[in-house]
Amino acid sequence: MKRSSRLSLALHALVHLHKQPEEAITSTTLAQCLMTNPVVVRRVLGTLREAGIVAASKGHDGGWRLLRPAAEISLRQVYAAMGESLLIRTESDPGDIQCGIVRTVNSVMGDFLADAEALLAARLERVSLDDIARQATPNPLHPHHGAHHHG
Amino acid sequence: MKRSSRLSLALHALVHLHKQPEEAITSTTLAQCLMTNPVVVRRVLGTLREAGIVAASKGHDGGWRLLRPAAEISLRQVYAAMGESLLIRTESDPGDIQCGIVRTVNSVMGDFLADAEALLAARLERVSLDDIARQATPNPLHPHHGAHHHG
DNA sequence: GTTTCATGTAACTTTTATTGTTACATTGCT
DNA sequence: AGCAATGTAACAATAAAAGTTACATGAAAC
Repeated sequence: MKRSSRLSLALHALVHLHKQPEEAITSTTLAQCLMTNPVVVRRVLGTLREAGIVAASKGHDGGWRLLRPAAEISLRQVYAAMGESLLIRTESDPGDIQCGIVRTVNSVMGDFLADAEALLAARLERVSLDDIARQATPNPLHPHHGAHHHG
Repeated sequence: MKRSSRLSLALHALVHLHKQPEEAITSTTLAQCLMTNPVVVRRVLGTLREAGIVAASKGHDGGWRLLRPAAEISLRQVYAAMGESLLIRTESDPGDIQCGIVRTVNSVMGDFLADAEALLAARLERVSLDDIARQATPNPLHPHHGAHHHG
């Protein structure tokens, strides 16, 4: 896996969990689907566990399960849980504070990014895990790939 | 400078150019203001030159100038010129294509990010370089830091 | 109770992207 | 000619993310 955000990974894993609600799925199995390492899976799902989205059980037949129905899990919750920003963090250089222009640019950029972040979150709220899962089921070979419903 | 996006750097430089329209400013001078290297400045302003936003002149009294009035330079233009995305690029792993879920997740994420990108661009369109410069001028020591006009 | 299978987590290595730096060719002005 | 600037290539340093190894912990099966 190269440089893809943990958010996609989390969503992918969650859809798998949703599609197989009968039994818990192990990190190793998920890692094969996601083409990554079991430890990476645990890291990602671990943060989702802290957010109350999934639960892990140890021992025999242990593994991961969803804690809530997929229709009640919004992408926003997953997004928030991951603590990730879809936006690039444009750190302000500490040495520049002497220059008023830097402060202004940083301030404008910061305000803008905060606004944008809220906007993105509002949009993510409208998509649920179930929405994604339903898109994945019907035609796995001919995805529409256009105009979905999140606009 | 650590890990800040080239966009902030570009804006900072542009404001400086705007505030000193009389004479061209050299990469070295700008580098001191931006606390970075002259070559980095050239790299950043070079892309803005290709976009027709600034011009560089060589030789004596050479340096950088704005090509258009600051009121006609929108942050969107700068943003587009930099070819940067404010959004994190969540690359889809090439090996995952066999799994329908990955395709769906990637598709949903891709659509979402494209939408979001357009949304951000639309907002950036409404802020001009002059807007930023005017905010920087009046009170360099007591920036309001809240509720600006870009919402 | 011991074995087995799973998570939880720490520590380290590898990889990738960005930035910083050096060096030098090119161009324009005096 | 000579200076002063950009333009650009090549390389080093830095930082962030992901991959990996190793092992402790806990729960179920035998």
